[in-house]
Amino acid sequence: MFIAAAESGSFSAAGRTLGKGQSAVSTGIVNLEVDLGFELFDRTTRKPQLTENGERMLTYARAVLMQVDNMTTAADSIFSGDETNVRLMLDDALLLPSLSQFLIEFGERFPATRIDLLSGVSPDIPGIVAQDQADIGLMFSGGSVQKGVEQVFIGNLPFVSVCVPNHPLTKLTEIGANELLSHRQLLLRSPQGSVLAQFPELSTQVWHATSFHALRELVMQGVGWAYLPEHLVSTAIASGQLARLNLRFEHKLWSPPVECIKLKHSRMGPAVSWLFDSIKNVLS
Amino acid sequence: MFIAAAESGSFSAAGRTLGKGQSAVSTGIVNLEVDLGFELFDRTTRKPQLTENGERMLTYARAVLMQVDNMTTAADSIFSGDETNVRLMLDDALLLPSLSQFLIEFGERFPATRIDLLSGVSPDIPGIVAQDQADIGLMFSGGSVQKGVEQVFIGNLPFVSVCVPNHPLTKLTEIGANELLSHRQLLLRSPQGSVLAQFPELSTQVWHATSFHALRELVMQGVGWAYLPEHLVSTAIASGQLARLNLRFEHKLWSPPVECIKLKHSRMGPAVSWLFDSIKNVLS
DNA sequence: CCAATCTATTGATAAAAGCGGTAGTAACTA
DNA sequence: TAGTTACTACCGCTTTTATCAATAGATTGG
Repeated sequence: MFIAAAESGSFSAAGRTLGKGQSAVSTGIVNLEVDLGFELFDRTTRKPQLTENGERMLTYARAVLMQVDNMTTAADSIFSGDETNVRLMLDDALLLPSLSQFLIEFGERFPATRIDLLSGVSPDIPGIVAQDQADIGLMFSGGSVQKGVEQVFIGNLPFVSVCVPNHPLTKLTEIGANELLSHRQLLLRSPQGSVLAQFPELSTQVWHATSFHALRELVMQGVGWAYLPEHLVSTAIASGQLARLNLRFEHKLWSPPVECIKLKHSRMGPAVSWLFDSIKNVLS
Repeated sequence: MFIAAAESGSFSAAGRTLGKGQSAVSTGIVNLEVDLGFELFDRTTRKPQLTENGERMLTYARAVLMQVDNMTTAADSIFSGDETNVRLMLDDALLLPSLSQFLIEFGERFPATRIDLLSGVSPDIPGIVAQDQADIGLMFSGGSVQKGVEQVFIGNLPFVSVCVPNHPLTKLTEIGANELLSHRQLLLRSPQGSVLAQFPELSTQVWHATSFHALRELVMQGVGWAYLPEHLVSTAIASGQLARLNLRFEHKLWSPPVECIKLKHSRMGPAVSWLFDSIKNVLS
């Protein structure tokens, strides 16, 4: 009532918006003033005017109402069966800006559902999902197909080849396999040591790291060149910290397929369903 | 009731702490559960056990209650006549860590009172306070005494002379006035251009800046040496970014007196009174 | 000066909150 | 195993609160 009266500027109007009579608002405000010990409105004018103290209390009242609102929306969310939390496991390289946007939207749609974001390398993810340690997996497609896991192809993640701007390779106008051979390539591998089939070696000198972020740091230090997801290096390229290589041969290879997975036959709650469907659009 | 029941683990105990009967708590919780649409407590055991959903709602309920608590404490504060805001003007160099502590304590004692922190140079402050544009002033004592303003001496702020570690002055074991003469001194002056009496020139080459922070930056860039408040340079000295000069002569000069001022005969509310009294201890 | 639109107040009424008591049940104790 | 204790749910009754409709007085704008 206090907030409605302050916003409409009149007790009668507040009553109308609240579906109550004018007298209810009037007595309500008076009672609140008695409780607080000071006047909220100045009644000397036709329309009640917030006093300075009323102005101060209004912000507190709004804060209370906002918390109550949070509570009821959370209750609605719980009532409609939203999960307590959703466990999303993804390859480090797939935390795209568009995915973050989906997660923000998720937070608004499912205010009472927490997200656990697990990161790892692609080959590990199907196993984690199969063991029900994550609800959804997002990863680069590997050769193997895990049993009991449902896979959905959602697109290709564009990769680019990069090195530091003063690297010898940047001097060439066109680069073929021969040129690459003689310069150090930085390549991803799994923490267990296995090399990933999606990312073939093209140089005689290959160093490995277990995350794309680590690879990017090494490239930026001038250690070598690498194929990296475009979104991880686009700002560095724009600011001149990295340079893109002009490759001659087939590019399609370097937009590896990405897929989204979940446990087959699992009963999905509304939150997991929404997230699973949304993630399908993360590359489009 | 929900929170009390969750914390005590029993509806009866909750009723006792709330000064209500057991039946009131029981029906209250049931009504809440009906409103929310799901059960908060599992009643199969002797003592009601929070369900998972109840656990989730409890955090929201606590948040609501906390906001209500904020509102009522603010109301109490307003009721007991606390000011809407307190305007504290101080010399940039006097924002000491101990002052920040007092301000934090102020925020707890007077939750509904805002603080406006105005910064300026010492000579301007008496005028601002005299014109009632600030409630309290904290500054280095100047020669002139402003009419209608009450001054309280509260202590001396220790100053030290500093320069960069590789400065020629650091090579000397003891420095007298003659040595200082030939090196550039960085000195404070007011924005209006007047030199401040408290900080005398000791070198033939003097550059000025209008804030101690600017002076410190210049010293750290190796522009010259300066007398600066100890608390502004103590961490830089400890980390080796600045070096302290070993002066031979009188040091007392370099702990300028600090005073706290307010308008004479002004009716002070509880917040201004408390802050004025607290600030007196800022240098002890 | 009038019409419209406020607010405060009053008496009546419906809704709610709460109390005391009771019955049924789970956990503990001897 | 039986008795005791402490707990919850439910019921009827009472008190308190919330709200309304109606009314009187006040302010504003044309």
